[in-house]
Amino acid sequence: MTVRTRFAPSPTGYMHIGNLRTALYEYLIAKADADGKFILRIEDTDQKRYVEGATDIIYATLKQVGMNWDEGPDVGGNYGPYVQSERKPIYAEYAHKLVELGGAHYCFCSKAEAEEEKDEEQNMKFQDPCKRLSPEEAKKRIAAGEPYVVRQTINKKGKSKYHDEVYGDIEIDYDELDEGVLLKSDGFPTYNFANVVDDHLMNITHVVRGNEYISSTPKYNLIYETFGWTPPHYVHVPPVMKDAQHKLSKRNGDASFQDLVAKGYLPEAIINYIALLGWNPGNEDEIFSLDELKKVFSIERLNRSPAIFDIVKLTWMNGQYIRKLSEEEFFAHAEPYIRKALTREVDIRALSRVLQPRLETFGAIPEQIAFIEQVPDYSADLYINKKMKTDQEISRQALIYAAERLEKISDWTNDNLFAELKSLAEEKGMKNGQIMYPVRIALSGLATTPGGATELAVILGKQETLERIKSALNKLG
RNA sequence: GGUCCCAUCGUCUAAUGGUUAGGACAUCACCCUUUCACGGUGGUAAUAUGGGUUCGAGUCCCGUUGGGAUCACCA
Repeated sequence: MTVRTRFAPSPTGYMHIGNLRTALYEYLIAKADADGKFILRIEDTDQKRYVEGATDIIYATLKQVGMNWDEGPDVGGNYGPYVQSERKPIYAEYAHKLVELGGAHYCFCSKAEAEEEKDEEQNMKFQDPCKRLSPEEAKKRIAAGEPYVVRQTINKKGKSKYHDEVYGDIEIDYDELDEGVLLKSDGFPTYNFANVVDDHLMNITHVVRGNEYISSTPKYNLIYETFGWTPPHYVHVPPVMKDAQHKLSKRNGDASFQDLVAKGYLPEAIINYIALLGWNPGNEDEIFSLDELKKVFSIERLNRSPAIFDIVKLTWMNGQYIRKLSEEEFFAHAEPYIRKALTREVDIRALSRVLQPRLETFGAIPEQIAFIEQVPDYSADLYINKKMKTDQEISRQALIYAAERLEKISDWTNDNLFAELKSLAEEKGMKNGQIMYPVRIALSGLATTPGGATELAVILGKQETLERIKSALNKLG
């Protein structure tokens, strides 16, 4: 049997990391099978929560990370429609059928009435009086136009059992199960019904979802059973956490995929990182492309406990991906950030080369290169460096020598500048650092810079380099 | 509150019942170096807790503690 998985988001906002990870696992489970299919289904049965543009974000995100779906609203497929609001008649049909089969009943109670009767603290469940209505009576009231819902009927006693691929065997008493609403009074199904009907009709073989569904899964199995359908394999996964107590959530504005990309994280790095949040390959490898993940992923190595999202490790991993980029690719990514931060004309190719090995996110670029725009106010004490054996007087002398020498240079390349300054140090009987360090400070005004003295000089160009040395001499003068 | 689930360094995690409890991030030190990084080497750091079973328990069983989920006409 070919594996079929589905990613079934509800279009209620942006894609958060936990959501994307679920999609990734679904994708990988499907793609572990040569003919496996990954299906996209939009669960928009709650019109109140629908957010305009949310489906576009879902499409864009999946495309950006390369998780292409085989069937879905836009690409079609043999099991459509793939948007639940377009499947309304299907749910109604099956809901009425389920009533006939005894798996559900019509209920005329208002929401308030149902609410009133139960008490969570006292562990009292809603006892639906409508359960006792005869079919004829119920039909009569429906015909009379009375609003109703279809509510699940649970008469079974004892323990329900099912197997979960991650958590093992799960046992829950039927008494714990709620007779929930399956078809709302507006004619839309709830998740509890729609996902069962759709997963069956779409031939889904593996259902991957958050572990908050572990305890309601027996209810879904009851529906499968009543219809005589075979339930899918269940793969419940633990949540991705913000900290030890809280899940990552849309509501708190926690890290979304879009946010991370906007901050200069690469989609490949994000995918790689979240794959490892709750799964591991069984060896010590950590860097995986999506294609590599397809080869090594296995359900057996999925974890049972929640994982805290650690932006620091993601940042490190992003740095690894940045370093693997070709010079061209890196430049393409970095250029917009660089241009946005600079008005001055500089050699941005040279700047880009210097940036690549020391950047972890593209978002850090503006901060790193602000000195190019303008030398910050700095103390002359910066010229004192024990390790470089410099102080203000040595630095002043070094800058005078350097300015003289640089003035005469026309081949303004890093190799040449470095060679020239090195030989200058030799001539004057100074250490390399005694020339390089003061020049770097003069050009940047910073203790920490991307690149050394001559690299900065190349980026800034000859004229600006000489001007900065001159004003540094004024400061030391 | 009932029920279900979870528990190894700060974080992500590895460990057929037998390892000096391993790796990665972070952190610290050192090396490399014209700075900062990158890279390299090394260090600090964990089996929540109490019982059992066993020659032997991170691993199996029970209790305790802590955390999470669920009990919607949300998904």
